[in-house]
Amino acid sequence: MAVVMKDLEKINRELYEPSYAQLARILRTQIARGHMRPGDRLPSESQLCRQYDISPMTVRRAINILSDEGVVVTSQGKGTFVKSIQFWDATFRLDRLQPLIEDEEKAKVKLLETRIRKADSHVALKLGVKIGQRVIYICRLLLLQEKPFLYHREYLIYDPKRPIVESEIETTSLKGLFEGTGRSLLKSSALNIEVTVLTKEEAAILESNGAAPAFRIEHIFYDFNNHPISWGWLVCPGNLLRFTTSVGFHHEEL
Amino acid sequence: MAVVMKDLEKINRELYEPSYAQLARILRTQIARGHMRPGDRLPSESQLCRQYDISPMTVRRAINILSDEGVVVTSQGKGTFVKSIQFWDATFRLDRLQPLIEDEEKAKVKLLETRIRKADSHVALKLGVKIGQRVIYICRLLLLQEKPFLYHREYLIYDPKRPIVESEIETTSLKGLFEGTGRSLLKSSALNIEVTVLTKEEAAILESNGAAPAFRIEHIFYDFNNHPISWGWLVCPGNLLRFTTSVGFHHEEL
DNA sequence: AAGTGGTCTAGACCACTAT
DNA sequence: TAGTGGTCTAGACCACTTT
Repeated sequence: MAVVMKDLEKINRELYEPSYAQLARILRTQIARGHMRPGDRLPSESQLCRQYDISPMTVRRAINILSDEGVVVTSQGKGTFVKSIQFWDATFRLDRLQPLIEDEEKAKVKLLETRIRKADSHVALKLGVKIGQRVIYICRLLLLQEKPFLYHREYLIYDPKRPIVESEIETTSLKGLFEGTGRSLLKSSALNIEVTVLTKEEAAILESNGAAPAFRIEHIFYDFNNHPISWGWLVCPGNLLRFTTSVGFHHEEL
Repeated sequence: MAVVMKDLEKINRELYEPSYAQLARILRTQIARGHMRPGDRLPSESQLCRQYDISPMTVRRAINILSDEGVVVTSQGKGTFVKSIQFWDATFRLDRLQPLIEDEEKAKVKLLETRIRKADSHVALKLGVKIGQRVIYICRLLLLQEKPFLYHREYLIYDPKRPIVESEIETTSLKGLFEGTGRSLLKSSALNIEVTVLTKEEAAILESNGAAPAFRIEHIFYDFNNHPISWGWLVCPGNLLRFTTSVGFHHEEL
C-alpha cells in the first residue's frame, strides 16, 4: 500500500522549539485542518519515527502531549485515534480574572471593614470551630477602573500564636491574597461557583441594581493539617463577568 | 553533608502501577504531608535516580507529571521547587454534569418544539447567515428525576445537502447531542458561562420562580471550515447547579 | 505472527546557574 | 567548575490486538 506523503513537514533541529513540540504541532495542525478527522487513526509510532527521523521516545512524547490535550486517544495494540470533540471537556479557568486584578494601574482594593467577631453557628461550621470563638472578619471591595467589581468577605481563624492577622489585613491588593501570606502554611483550597441575586446591601456597595444576578465564588483554605484557615466568598455582578472557553481543534491561522 | 533518608519508599517493579507514576505519587504524598513545603527544593534528578534506582528518563517523567499538575515548578540550572498554591489555578469542569445527564434512568429529555424559522438579525449574526435565511429551531427540556433541570434552545443552519436535521432532532437524550451527530463534521466549539435571571417563560417551563438567578451556558459549534453550525444556550436555575473544584495538594488518606 | 502502544534503560549532549 | 534541569538517542522488553 502506497502511503501518501501529504503535509509532511520536516523536523528542524536548529529551531529553539524542541522536536517533540514540533511534531505535536505538526500533527495538531493536520487534525485542525481536517486532514485527519475524528475517528481516524494516526500513523503508528514506528511510522512517525521513520517519517520524521526521530527516536521512539520523542514520538511518544509528542503523542502524549496530544493525548493530554484531549486531541487524540491511544489504545494499546490498536493505535492512536483522533478524538471527536466532547462538549463536556470544556473547562473554565479562574485565571482569566488574574490579569484584570493584578493590573495595579486599573485595579484598586478598598478595605471596607475588619474586626474581631464571635463565630455564629454558620461560621463555626465552616471553620470547624466552636460557636462563640473569636474569628477575624474582613470585608474588601475590588474596584476596576474606579468601578466596583468584586465584593469579598472572609472569616479567618484567630490564632494569637501565628501573627498572620496583620499581614492578611495589610493586603491592599488581591494579588498576593490567595497565594497565602504565611505562604508555606496553605495546603489546599475548595471552591464553589454559584449564582445568586444581589442583596440590597451588596447592590449598594457594588453600585448595581438590587436583585441583579451575580456570581458567588466561595472558598475555604486549609492548612497542612487539613484544618480550615479561612472561609469567604466573592460576589460579582453578572453583567461584569463571564467565563469563556472552547473545545476542539485549533491551530494558528495560515 | 549527610542526606536524611526520610520517607524513602521504594519503587516496586512488580506492581501494575508504572515506576514513573509511583515516584510521582511518592513525591506528591510527601508534599501533601508537609515534608516538603512550598518553596522547598526537591532532590535533584540525579539524586532521585540513585535513591530510587531508576533511570533519568523515568525520573524526568515523574517530575513532568507533577509539573503538569502544577504541584512543582522546574527551573533550569536551579532545581525543582514545590509551588505555592495559586487561587487562580482553579478550573471548573463541565463534565461534572455528564454523569447526571447520561444516566438514562433518571434523566429524560422532552422535545418541546422544533420548526423551521427565518433567521432574525441576532440569529443571522451568530450563525453567519443572511437575515431571513431558513434555520432550524429546537427547544428541549431535560428532566432529572421528573424535575425540570435544563432548558435548551438551539438554532441550526438548515442545509438540505446534509441530512443532519433528522438525526439532530431525533436526539431524545442529550448524551450524543454534543458529541456531534454527523460526528466527523464538528471541529470546535466556543462556550460562555453567564448569569441571568429567569424570564417568565423560562420560569414557567423550569417550574421555578420568575426572576430566580440562573446559569446560562451558551455554545456555538463550528465545522472544519470554521463556519458556525449551530448556536444555542442552556439555562439552569441556580438552586439546582453549582460548580465545585479544588486547588492545592491532595493525597489519599493514610 | 506481526503490528500496535507502554515502559524503561544507560547513557549522550546542551543550556543555564551557582560558586 | 560542578551541579542543575532539558532534550534526545537507539535500542530493549512487555501487553495487547489483529490477521
